[in-house]
Amino acid sequence: MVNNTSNLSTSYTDNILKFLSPTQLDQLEQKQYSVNFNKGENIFKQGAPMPHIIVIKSGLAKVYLEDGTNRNIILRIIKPGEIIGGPGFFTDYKHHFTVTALEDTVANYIGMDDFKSFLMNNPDFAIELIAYLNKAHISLYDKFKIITHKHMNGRLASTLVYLSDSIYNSLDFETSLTRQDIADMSSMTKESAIRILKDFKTSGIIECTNNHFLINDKQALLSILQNG
Amino acid sequence: MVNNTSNLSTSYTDNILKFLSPTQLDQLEQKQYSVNFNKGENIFKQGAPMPHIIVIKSGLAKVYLEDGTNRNIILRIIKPGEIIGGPGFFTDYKHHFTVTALEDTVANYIGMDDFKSFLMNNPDFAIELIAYLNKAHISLYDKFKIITHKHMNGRLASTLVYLSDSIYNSLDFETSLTRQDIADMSSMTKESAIRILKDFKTSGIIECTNNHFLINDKQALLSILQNG
DNA sequence: CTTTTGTGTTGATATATATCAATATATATT
DNA sequence: AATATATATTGATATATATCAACACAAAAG
Repeated sequence: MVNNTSNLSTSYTDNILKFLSPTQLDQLEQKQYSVNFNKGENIFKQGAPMPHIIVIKSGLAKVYLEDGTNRNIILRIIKPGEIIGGPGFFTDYKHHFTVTALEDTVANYIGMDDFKSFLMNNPDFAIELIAYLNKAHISLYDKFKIITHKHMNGRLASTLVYLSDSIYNSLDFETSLTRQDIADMSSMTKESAIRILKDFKTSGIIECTNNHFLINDKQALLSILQNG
Repeated sequence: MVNNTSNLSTSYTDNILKFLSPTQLDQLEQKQYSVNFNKGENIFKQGAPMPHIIVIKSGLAKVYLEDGTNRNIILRIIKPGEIIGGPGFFTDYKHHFTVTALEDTVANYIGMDDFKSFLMNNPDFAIELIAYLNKAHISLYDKFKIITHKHMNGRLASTLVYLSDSIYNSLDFETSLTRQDIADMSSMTKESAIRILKDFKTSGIIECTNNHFLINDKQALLSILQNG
């Protein structure tokens, strides 16, 4: 028997740039530049070359896998302060997922060469990056378990707990995610997601109208996640 | 539209220890020790502390996630030469998957402190490790796409291609994997796996009796992977 | 050599989930 | 305000897949 309480999409990092030396942070300040994205715009596309590491300064974005079908797999939501590199660095230097702004978003760009030099010259930073990658890896394993062995109710409960705990930090939140997005986070169709939201509503576990969500009975959600 | 031809479980690495300096390799030689495992024995268990990095010297092993149900998720098969660390290092120093010998297997143990000192003193090795972790990450993304958006035929085809291409390097192989293992690699029940194997057999795509597999029409498998 | 135990196989059935189609509601545009 | 467009909702139906049960076969144990 094994631990089994993790979320479908855990927020697995704060900004690891805090592990840079003061000199490196100075260097970063001078060289990075920022770009504004409107709601709905792609910040970068899966398959495209990856000449930069990006840090979200404000706004909110979704990270998802495209696989040629019309359905996407949303891996996680990124909040301000988070770095987005992706597994492309030191491998093929391509993006392996697409990132789209859910709200108006400001992103800072860090050149790949700068980033690499930080790594080479600062072993502690390298170790923190490895730790960061490993945490991302662990959260993927958790997602795997939930997606392959949990039914829809459990998967949707997991998404709601993730949004509440890791993104909005409240039981009561307005979201810019569509029902389709919530479905893409939970590996189901939007019709199924809507039906389950309705069930949760009827049972009194949550309230939701349009973009407003209120979790009345978090314990019930956790129990559905656990058993469903 | 995005690339979509990857395997369900890609072998994503050769031994990254070759990037150690000669001195470090010497040091490693002297300090590492090896252990024999019989077929069926656990090499390590998910949740257990991780005081060592392990390298498989001979034999074959399966890496899988346990999630409290009686079904497992086989992530990949490990061949001789491959390192097994797992995402525990620099995080919680626990194993996040279980590894079990499929055949009699010899494993070498490398102390965590030694491994860490290699990293701190050899930036190139650190970068190779990051590359290795990223490749593992990419292969997990691929597995995600297949599991969430492919039907059973495609998932089983993917497993067969993986075994042929990445593990046995032949269209014709004897395997120590059970039908249950093949099912666990393909995210389905063993009954479903058996039925699909039978379908593939009837269509002339493969031959299989007991532990012997022969892929007659690899193109057909690839096409099922792509479209099914 | 027989018994036991694990693995493989097949069929019948139940269930979870997707698909399709119709309608409602909200958001954007003119 | 009126129209167009995207998103949300609901119901009916089809389909993929799991579950259950029975049996066959092979490997291991006595």
